[in-house]
Amino acid sequence: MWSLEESVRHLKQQGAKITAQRVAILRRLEKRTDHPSAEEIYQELQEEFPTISFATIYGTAQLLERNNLIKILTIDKKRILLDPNTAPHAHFRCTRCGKVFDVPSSHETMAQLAADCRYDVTQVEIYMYGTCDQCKYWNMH
Amino acid sequence: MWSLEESVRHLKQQGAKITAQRVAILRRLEKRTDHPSAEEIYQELQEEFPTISFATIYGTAQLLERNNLIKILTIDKKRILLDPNTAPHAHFRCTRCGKVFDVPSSHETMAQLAADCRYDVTQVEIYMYGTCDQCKYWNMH
DNA sequence: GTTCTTGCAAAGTTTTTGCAACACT
DNA sequence: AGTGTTGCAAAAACTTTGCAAGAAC
Repeated sequence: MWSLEESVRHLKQQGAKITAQRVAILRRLEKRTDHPSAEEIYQELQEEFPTISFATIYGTAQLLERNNLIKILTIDKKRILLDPNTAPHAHFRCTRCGKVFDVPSSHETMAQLAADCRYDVTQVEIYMYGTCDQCKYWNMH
Repeated sequence: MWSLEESVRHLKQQGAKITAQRVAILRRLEKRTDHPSAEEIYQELQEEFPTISFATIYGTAQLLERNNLIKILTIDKKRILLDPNTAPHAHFRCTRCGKVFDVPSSHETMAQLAADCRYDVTQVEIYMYGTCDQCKYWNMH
């Protein structure tokens, strides 16, 4: 997982400008284990950046994805989710409450999937769906 | 892979009504190996059903998914795609041309992923991204 | 000074919803 | 007859775009 300094260095090296907005977004993503939507990032930055726009959030998300600093997940039909953890792992989404969880999945398994594919694979996403512990509990009681 | 008769029988048994529109959609999906979007189904049915609406397409897609007759893929960030093949397999999407291909992936591999997951998994989707043969060719020439 | 980025507003897309008319069983 | 479905239009939701003003280098 990258640190703020690393990511800034990387972006700078690619010719991107380091703006206060980008740093703020990076800071929000740094060391985070959940999977915020654009809306969530927008809300969280309201205090610090009352005028920040979705154009900036989405634009920055794409910049970060191009630079392999985040992944953009499509596990949710309604919106994209940002994942600051670019190390290989799977995801689970509860179809009842919508929460998304990381699922440790071996690097080898994911590499094998790519190797067994007859196309040139640059990215593998594993999405699993079902009911989370909490929702299972509510269902039973 | 289901046949039209099987799917109709199944839907009937679940209390769903068999309308001409539903049959037309099922017929379009039957024995199909690509992954049409709602828009594509809509266009293809224009001749047969000039007044069919997206409400019907989307509603039927959800009905079919609930009854395990299709899967709704989120491999494309912009739109959902319908997959009439509910047998376990992975998907590959070319990030250059956008085409989506089936990738044979062992039933065991996918079952293992679900088994290794600490949550109750009812569905596993594997999405891979990269460049397809044709686009690779154009890139080189 | 040049080039890139931001924020705004508007537009673009896809998907959903409410409801009266209609069709299936 | 009763209940579920359709089509329409409008709305909702998410994401992108154009562009002038501003910030980074």
